[in-house]
Amino acid sequence: MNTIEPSDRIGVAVDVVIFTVDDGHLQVLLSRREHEPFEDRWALPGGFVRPDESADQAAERELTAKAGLVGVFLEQLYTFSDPARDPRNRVVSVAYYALVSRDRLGAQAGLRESRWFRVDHGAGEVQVPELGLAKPCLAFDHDRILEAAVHRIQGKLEYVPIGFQLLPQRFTLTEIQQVYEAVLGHPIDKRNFRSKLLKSGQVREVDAYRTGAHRPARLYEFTRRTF
Amino acid sequence: MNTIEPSDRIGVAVDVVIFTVDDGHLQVLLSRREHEPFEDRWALPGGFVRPDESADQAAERELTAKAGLVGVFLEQLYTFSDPARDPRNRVVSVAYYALVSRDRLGAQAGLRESRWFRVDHGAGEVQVPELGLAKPCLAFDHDRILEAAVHRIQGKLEYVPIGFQLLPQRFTLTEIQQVYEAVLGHPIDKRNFRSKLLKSGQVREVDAYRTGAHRPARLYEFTRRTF
DNA sequence: TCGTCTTAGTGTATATACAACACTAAGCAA
DNA sequence: TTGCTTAGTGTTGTATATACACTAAGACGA
Repeated sequence: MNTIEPSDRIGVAVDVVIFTVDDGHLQVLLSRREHEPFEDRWALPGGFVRPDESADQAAERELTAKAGLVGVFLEQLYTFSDPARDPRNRVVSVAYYALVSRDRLGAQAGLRESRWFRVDHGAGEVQVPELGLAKPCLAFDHDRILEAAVHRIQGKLEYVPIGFQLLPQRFTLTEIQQVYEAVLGHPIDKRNFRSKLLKSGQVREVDAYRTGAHRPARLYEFTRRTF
Repeated sequence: MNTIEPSDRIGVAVDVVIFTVDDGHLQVLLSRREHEPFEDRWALPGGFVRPDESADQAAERELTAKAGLVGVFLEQLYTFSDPARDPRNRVVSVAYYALVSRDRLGAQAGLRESRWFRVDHGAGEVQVPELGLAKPCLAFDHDRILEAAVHRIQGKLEYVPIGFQLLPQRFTLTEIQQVYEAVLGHPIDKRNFRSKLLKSGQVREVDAYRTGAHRPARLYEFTRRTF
């Protein structure tokens, strides 16, 4: 225990659950595996931690490499370490989750074989239907990781202002309500939601309106903008 | 990225923040390091994850080896992965925290060079005074880990019934209030605390009293006993 | 230009949770 | 029996959460 034996060394990887909300639904970015094990199966973007970087840095690097994203909200989720989670080598995975707004997703999200999947979460279990297809089983233990990530953001949304990470800088109150409904998976009363949000001071109205097909909606922005 | 290179392998360790409440104070078990680096400095109990075990299992093993504890509350906290956190080798540490009641601590807690330290947490920073001695700087990044652990249990205590883990099976309402006060670091109103706890249904009264120097106090037990 | 459609926007009443606060009860010991 | 110490108990005001329905504004087509 005093010195590190070669047998004590283990592969350390990061896997990143990248969430966005689009079309009124929580969505997750998955990429298709190009190699064994689990070749051709869908998996969370991830990769090994390099000798000279922290897991946080590795997760940021993955975010840029796999989704072209820089400076988005990123937090550590949990570390998965079952010795059998990778059928070939011992790999411990430090899982992260990221929140991105649609407007930050350019063409870059089409990198490699990756795409967005809706996350359907009725009451407990998490499903990822691809336009009505049956729930795909993800590679490794990534179903568990995804489930843990959904559970985390649901719990966190209720008392930490992270919903803004899933929206452009300016948004309407209806848009942010739809984010909450998509993440939590249940409808919310419009008047209560608005009065509570405004009273909390998290949000500030701006002198602009979202114009479109119907009555224009006032725009708001997050008060403490994460820089 | 397809295969694991030797350079991708990293030492993976667990460190366990073992808490108890005694004498009205939150206490943490530290052990004195017997080897370099940080020889003779106080540190959290910990060790390397073996090739055939999960980090959870390694943390349980540490708990038994260093403190003689079996079957106590144990949860993963966070993974610390700064490349420079160990000055000699690259080691990633998966930190855990454990909650133990005094009555589970027998002579075993005197194993090796280890002892309990009070955790003083005014408003933010965490100090570990040894009977009035200046705050010892722990080895590695263990000050940060301890701070994160205190923050976690404070947050969790407010909405998850984990306080019972720090008490014997039967306890008085004054005892559990003292646990809350020790963890949160501030006094709590007796009547409000009692009525809220009883209304929550977490606790059930027992037909027994703690007898002692003064008026006997009714004993209670946790409703959903973790088996 | 008028009517219809769709989304935006607003207030009140009720129930529940939280916070502040002080005295009596029971046992022990001198 | 008196004094000391800890156990035990309710009410009131305030804040917060919930349930609930109509009017306002613009777009579009007849």
